[in-house]
Amino acid sequence: MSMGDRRLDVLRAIVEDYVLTQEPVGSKSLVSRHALGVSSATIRNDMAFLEEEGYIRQPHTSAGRVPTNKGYRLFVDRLSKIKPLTAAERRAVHRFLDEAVDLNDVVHRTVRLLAQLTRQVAVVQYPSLSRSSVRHLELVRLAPGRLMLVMITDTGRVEQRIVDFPADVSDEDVLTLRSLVNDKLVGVRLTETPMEIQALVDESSPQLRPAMTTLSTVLLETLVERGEERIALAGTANLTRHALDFSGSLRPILEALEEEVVLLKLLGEIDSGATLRITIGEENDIVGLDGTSVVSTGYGPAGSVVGGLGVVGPTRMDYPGTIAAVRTVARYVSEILAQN
Amino acid sequence: MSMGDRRLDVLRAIVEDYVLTQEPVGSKSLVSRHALGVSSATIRNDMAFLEEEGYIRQPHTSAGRVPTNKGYRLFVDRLSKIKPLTAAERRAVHRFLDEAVDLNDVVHRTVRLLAQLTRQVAVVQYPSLSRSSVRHLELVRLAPGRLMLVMITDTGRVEQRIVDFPADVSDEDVLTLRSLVNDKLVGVRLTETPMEIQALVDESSPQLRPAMTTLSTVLLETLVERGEERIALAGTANLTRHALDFSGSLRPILEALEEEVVLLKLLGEIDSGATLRITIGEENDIVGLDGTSVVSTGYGPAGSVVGGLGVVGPTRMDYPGTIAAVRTVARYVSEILAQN
DNA sequence: TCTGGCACTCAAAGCTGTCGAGTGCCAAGC
DNA sequence: GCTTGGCACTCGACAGCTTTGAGTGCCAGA
Repeated sequence: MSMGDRRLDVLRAIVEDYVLTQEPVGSKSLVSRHALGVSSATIRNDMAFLEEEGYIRQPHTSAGRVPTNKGYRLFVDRLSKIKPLTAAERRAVHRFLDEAVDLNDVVHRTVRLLAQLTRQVAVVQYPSLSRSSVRHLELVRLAPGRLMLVMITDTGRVEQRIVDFPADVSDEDVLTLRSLVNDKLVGVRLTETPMEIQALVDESSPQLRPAMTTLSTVLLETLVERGEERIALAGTANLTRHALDFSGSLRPILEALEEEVVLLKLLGEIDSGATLRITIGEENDIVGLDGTSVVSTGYGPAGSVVGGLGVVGPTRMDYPGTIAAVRTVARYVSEILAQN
Repeated sequence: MSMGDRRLDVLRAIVEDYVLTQEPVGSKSLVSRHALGVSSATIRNDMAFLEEEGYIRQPHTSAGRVPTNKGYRLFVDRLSKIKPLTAAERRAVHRFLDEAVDLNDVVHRTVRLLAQLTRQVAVVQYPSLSRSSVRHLELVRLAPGRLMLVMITDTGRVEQRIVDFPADVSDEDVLTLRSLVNDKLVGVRLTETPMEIQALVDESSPQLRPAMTTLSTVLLETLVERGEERIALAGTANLTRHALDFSGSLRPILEALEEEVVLLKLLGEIDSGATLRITIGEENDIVGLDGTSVVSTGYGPAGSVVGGLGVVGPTRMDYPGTIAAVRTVARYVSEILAQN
């Protein structure tokens, strides 16, 4: 006996009903809500089969069936129908994001929008420095021997860092340093700056050498080693909607969401491109985050990928709706970034 | 019959026990845990009095007593004994904050530290722009007719904004604009920039007038109107420790904590100075945040106040411990800011 | 003013029985 | 050979009941 079409239909119906009602679904109610064309007894047989194959399970005898992670996986891979955003929703996306005035604003608005659309927790990574290149470096003198280094990237990020020099640096030297580093580094991918920075030190005049050495150390630290990824988060209040799904306690989830490293891992490897990624339950192997699914994708101007964004929710989530929202928002954010 | 010393002792004991055990405290257990020198019957009389005066109440007949907000108020105002941080905790504060490399880092570390020390939700406001003055303004050309304006304040904040000009601006003009705005605005309190900005426009040469007008609009918008306050938050997971206190649902609290405006209101008016503020229950009149108390204070270098920081928790919180933590952290952050 | 004693109250916890949604299995039907 | 209606069975949820025990208020006596 094999997996016929009807059985797939049954699985789809189970997932859809369960996501909607949050209650185990039984054979009778399934028949009454979906035009499956067969009786509940037949459905029961199908359900027995699906259970044997590991797609659904019974929380306890004499309860309805609930999809397993394997069941959700099959659902998202083969069964779910695309559920595009309504026109009103799409208009809202555009209107809301169009008002953004700078990168911070874009990210901030995006994450809130995503949380609102999906009624779940939204996560947006700022454009990754490793995916950006230098657009401008600025040195501002704060005090004798102390400068502030400001870096602007092509993705719109602005990073700053205080640099303490062993000896004072004259205004003139500041100007020289600035033009030297700008000449050398502007347009360079951040991942490729280390050798350029080394060259800067090597080529600098004996007089400027000490200052340039200090500066280069900080440049390396800030731009490369520190791997400064930033993340915005919104919609944690939505977790309470599904408190029951999380075996009662939100603690582990809230804790995980406060860890930048965990969030980055959740969003997944940027390198996997602009494709949409879905992890279900333990597929993300983060303790405390079994029981959650993640729908994420990359975004970036003109087909490139500079960062990730996504949604975190209970495994029992409305996958088609979430997928549509994530995809639409990512696309539009990419467009906006392309304009800048 | 009046409020004698013993009755105050009884109230103090009730608050302390309740905070510790999270359960209504009865006369017997009170006598057994504290050396009050009288019998439980006497305590019962005292409790009856305290209840009549509104300091404590019974959740239901035949249950122990629980402090009311009025009771907590009396406790924090007159009864609580200072409970300084342990030496180890103080060392941890210093060590952890000393490693910060810039303002973002300071704020980030502070908020996490505070959350960890108090095991509650911590909130830290970035130095308020309205309390800062301009240290440097930078104009960077991104594209024809499009500049990025970067502002650095004396408090270490760096704000940026994209400016679109109707016509292109030559490199030379960019330099002129930059020195004009810097000459006029550096050192000026942000609250006082509007007239200076107006003067800039009035005094500018006919040739530069259009560009300067555009620039001044954005300056006004960014620096003044937008009132760009930033806030860092940490420790939301700690809310789950007290889920029961919040009538079961964390929703309203999580929602409130996502609203910047609400957080700012919670931290209180900066103008009230560096004194420690405590609001108990409905004293902060924010819907959904009755049931929470806030301990907050201002911070800033050299006795000034540039921002606020604090802790949000259930009314039934360890006030003495929280107060000590907030005060210590605020002091040390202020010191660090003074160094920069 | 304090104390011990006593009757009273009531939430929490445990126990029982009923209800009903859901199941598996089977013999009959298409 | 799949599908179907029927039937006995299971078991969580719920409501109602009792018991338990911590806690109270009041009172008479020290």
